[in-house]
Amino acid sequence: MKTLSRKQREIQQREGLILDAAREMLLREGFGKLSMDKVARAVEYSKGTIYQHFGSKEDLLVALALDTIHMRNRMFERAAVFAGRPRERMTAIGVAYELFFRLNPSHFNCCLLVHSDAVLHKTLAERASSLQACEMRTMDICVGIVRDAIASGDLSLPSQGSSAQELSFGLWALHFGAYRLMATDVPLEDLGVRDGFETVRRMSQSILDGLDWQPLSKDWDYMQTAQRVLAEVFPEEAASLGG
Amino acid sequence: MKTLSRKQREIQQREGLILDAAREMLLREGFGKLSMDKVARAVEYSKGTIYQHFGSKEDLLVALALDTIHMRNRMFERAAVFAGRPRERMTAIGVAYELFFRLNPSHFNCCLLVHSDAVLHKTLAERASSLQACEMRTMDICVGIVRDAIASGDLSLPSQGSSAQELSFGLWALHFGAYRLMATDVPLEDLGVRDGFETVRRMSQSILDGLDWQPLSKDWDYMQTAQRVLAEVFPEEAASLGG
DNA sequence: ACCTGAACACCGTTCAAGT
DNA sequence: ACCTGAACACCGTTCAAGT
Repeated sequence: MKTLSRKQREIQQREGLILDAAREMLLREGFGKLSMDKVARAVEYSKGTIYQHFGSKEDLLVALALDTIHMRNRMFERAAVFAGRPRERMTAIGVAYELFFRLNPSHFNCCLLVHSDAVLHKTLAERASSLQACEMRTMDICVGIVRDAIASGDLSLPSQGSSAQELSFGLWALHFGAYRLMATDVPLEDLGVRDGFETVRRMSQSILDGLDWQPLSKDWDYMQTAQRVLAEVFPEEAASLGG
Repeated sequence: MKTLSRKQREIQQREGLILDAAREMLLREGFGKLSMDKVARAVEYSKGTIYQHFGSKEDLLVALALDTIHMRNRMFERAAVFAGRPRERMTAIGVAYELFFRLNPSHFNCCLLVHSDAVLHKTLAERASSLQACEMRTMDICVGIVRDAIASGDLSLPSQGSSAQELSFGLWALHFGAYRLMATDVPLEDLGVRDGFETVRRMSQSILDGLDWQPLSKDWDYMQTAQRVLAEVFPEEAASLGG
């Protein structure tokens, strides 16, 4: 561990400095305003030095997104071990995603940009594969819960139908799509949707009901499960939202 | 109708020229490569002239997206009058969305960009509200089908629960989110999802099953409904995909 | 009245010159 | 070996000068 030279440590520290400045700029001014010039000025290094750390603007972007996704995975991991039946644990994942989005709307947007266009092609190979590994980890957490549900007899997927991955992907798409739509200027109220979060929660439960994942929502109060998750797994996060 | 002067007609025609050039550039080179300079060069007018038609690059973008959304709405309208029970008609909307995305992946991406960032704020007010009206029209088409289902007794939503709008929003989010994820470089196969489209279709039906929208998918072959929709409503579109 | 293109302020990226 | 900042090629936007 102590194998880094003083210089190497300095460089590593500077990388953190750059990332912090970039993140701060992202949160404060939004996405279009993030520029390498301004990051360089903020950390008081030359642009050339920034480019020694990040091969391109896109690369810096992906580095920021990676941190965000790590945070999301840590929240998912905590939710996945919630003490309850598998369907309650999947509900906990939904709570975690909702909290993640509500606590970090700008970070969420950052993840969006990274996924599109030719961003990944302008990223250092190592960072790109690291990003993909993170996404697969996210998926694995959800798939694990589905598998537990099948093993415990609470759920049985049609043999040549939805796999555990496909169900996880469906839930992911629902949340991701809804939050994406909510993050924009489209006024949900004008479309007749009072509470987007509430809607996502209800639609998720409908998917699980439709697949006959026991216990069905008519036999179990998953709203109360969500409350328990907030209180037992994410007390701090819930407080910082409620306040 | 014949009230336009020769000059006005010329101007209108030029606007079409600009839009065509921009669209062509968008489809061929992707999004990052679209620039006002190159559009101006392509149509052989000066940049100043382009700015007489579109107040900003974002404005031009929204104009392109508007055309795309109009096309989507036309497809939705055709799907909504499919001859069948309400749930079949909602299935038809899903088929329409899938076709729309598969036939115009680049256009779909264009709609995405428009929805985010400060794009809408840099758009001429008239165009921005036109965009919103289109989105509301999309929603109305879906909501109408849900209402028909309720009226016919096939569906009954919990009185203080999901409204017709919220159900429509949920289905929209599922499709939108999944297609968004599929449009990026993330390799779905690596995540264990063989066919994203198939998954979306199945998850949509699960939502409707979970809400007890009759007839349930175990009592009705909605895959066959989808085939009928392709054959009866979108024969040309289906052919251009199948070929 | 309409169109032009030079001009401006910015941006991402590179690299010869410094220390 | 490391860092700098001038230089380059582009971009969105504006507007005085032309026709």
